[in-house]
Amino acid sequence: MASGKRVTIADIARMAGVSPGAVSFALNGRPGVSDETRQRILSIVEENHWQPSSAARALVGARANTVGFALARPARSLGSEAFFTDLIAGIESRLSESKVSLQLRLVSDIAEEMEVHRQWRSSNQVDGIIMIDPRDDDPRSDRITALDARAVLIGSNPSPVGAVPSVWIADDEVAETLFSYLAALGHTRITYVAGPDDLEHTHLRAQVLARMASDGVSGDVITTDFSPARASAVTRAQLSGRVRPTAIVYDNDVMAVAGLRVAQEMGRSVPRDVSIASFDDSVIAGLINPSITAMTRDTFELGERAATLLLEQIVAGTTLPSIQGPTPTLTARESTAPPTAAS
Amino acid sequence: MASGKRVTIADIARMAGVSPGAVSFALNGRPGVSDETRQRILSIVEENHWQPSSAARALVGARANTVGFALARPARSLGSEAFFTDLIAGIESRLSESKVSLQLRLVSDIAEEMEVHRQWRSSNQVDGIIMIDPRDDDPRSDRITALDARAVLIGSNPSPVGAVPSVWIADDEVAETLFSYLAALGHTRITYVAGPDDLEHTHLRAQVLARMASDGVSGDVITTDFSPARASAVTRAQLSGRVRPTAIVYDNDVMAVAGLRVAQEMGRSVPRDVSIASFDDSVIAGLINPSITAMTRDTFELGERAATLLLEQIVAGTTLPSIQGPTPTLTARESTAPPTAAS
DNA sequence: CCTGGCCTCTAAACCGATCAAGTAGGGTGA
DNA sequence: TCACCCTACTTGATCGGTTTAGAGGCCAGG
Repeated sequence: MASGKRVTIADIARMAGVSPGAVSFALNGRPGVSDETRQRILSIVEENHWQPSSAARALVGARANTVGFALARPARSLGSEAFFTDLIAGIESRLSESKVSLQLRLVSDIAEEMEVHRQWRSSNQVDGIIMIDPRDDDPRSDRITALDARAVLIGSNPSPVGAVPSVWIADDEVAETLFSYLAALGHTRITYVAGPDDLEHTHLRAQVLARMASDGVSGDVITTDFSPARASAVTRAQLSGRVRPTAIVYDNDVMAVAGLRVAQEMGRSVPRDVSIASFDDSVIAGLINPSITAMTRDTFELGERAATLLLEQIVAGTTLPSIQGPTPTLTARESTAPPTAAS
Repeated sequence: MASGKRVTIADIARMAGVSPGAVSFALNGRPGVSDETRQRILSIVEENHWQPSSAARALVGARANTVGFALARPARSLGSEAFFTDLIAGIESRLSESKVSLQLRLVSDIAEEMEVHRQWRSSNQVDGIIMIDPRDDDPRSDRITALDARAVLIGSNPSPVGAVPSVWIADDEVAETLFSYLAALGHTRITYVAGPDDLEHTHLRAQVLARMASDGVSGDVITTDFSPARASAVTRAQLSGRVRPTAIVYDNDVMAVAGLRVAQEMGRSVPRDVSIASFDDSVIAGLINPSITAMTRDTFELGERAATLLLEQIVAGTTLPSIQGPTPTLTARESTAPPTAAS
């Protein structure tokens, strides 16, 4: 009871007058002990606050009850900060139901991420791995297969069979929803201020915009590093051009706020002179003046679903098919309106 | 090289023609092997990509090379989201220099947080623990002492000797800086929209404001749950009162943005009719229109310092004294100005 | 030539769980 | 009465490291 040395299975066994093996059977619900003995052992375990040693379990190859999430961060490919926090919260909330904990690691690039995966795997530290932010020609999936690890990828597409399954947001639908809404409002010149070129969703969204040419919408795609400084510069250039967009769509809320400010500084009224929207919502997007139209996604639930798929795979011991994540919805706010004839 | 079974110390020993014990000595830089043998062993280790099994190490009570951070989140006591992300990034960046990883766990309350601490400690999963958000009468410090664990507390005060040392931000100085600035601009009626009552820094900041009564500044403190909805309501009430504040200071940037919007909706111009400031800075605070005056703190560095103190304690095996964190500085922006005579 | 001490290395116990193989004791059928 | 089976356990190997005690070999001092 008092502090001191840890209570081991051997201590429990001694108190119950049985062997350590019997205690192990009782704890893991395996046959080989009578119900009476099992109850006695379990109550002794309870009284003495016995906790399994995760190290010892990992050593014999049992579950670690931990999943790993290595995050290649400097690329800022996560978009806004709130996304990250909500995602983690969603993952954690599902994991903790199953008494599984999350091991989070920030790494500088994909190479380091894969190195971390190898370490985790080789010392049985994690039962599964969460990955995010798929690239064109992503090397991670093959590596995971080589390690024979369970994993999920949070992405924009269902993975090909055999690869690491994904929880995917239909990014083309998302783009379709937002761009169509703007088109329906009457916008014909739309600029999309995107993220880096090597992210999957950048392409998907750009393609959707390109397809709308047939509806008489001319689109312009400009890639950035997600920084507000770039967003400001791009916005300034767009609003100074000879042919100006009537609507600008940003990949995340921080860039949208930066763009909004530039528009206001240049004397353009939002949404009268130019409409502004974001592919990423946040508390702030709804609070500023004017509030910003955005695609709202339930990031928390996305995390939950990813965790669920991963846990199911761990239990099943196999790779399961990809599943779709929660579909983002359009939250129309004050920053969008039909273009005025003058503009 | 190929996948398959893991390379163990026994494999290395066989290849080097020595015993496993000798390999262990060589790897850990302990005396007992000749330099020649040590070199030979190390190069074999290198060639064969041997990696220590953290499970096996933990089992014998060696370093886990992991530190734990359990976060009681629902109270939203972390303030804005960016704070959290930056802090983690700072911690991680220092830890990864020492090849230490961070185990992050989100929990629902302090009781669960302490339970997690116990588990971590009892199975040697972590070498140290990071805590944040000190309460009045915090039970965690005693528990950590009972567990004989190394820990740091990120807080507003140097800890009493014997307790868990802290990396502290001088919150009274921070409050002094911001309130004095407003007073110097000529504000005499300042409202402070604070966080929950049981957080240490709420008191500290409120006390500073109270002391300014001697300088002819009348202060009003209103506690909230950090939600933007409460911030809006409070702001609306304040700006509708008979005696209206000339400046409103919020505990974080989200609340400040909410307050700003309410002021604008009520037809008050910021900063002409009322000044607004925040105790917490963020990218957004600098981007919106008008940009918001805030206390900028180097959260990344705060995380780094906390990690450094923790690592030093782990190496030393003892508790070290508290250290001061980076001092926040005032970033004056557009949302503050001298009050106009009319207001 | 013997003793002692140092250096380098080996052997074996140990950490705390899991699990396959083995055993004691009671019951059953022929 | 004996063979046999079943239940309810125990024994001991195992995972991959660390660590202590001790074994040889070599050299110096007396």
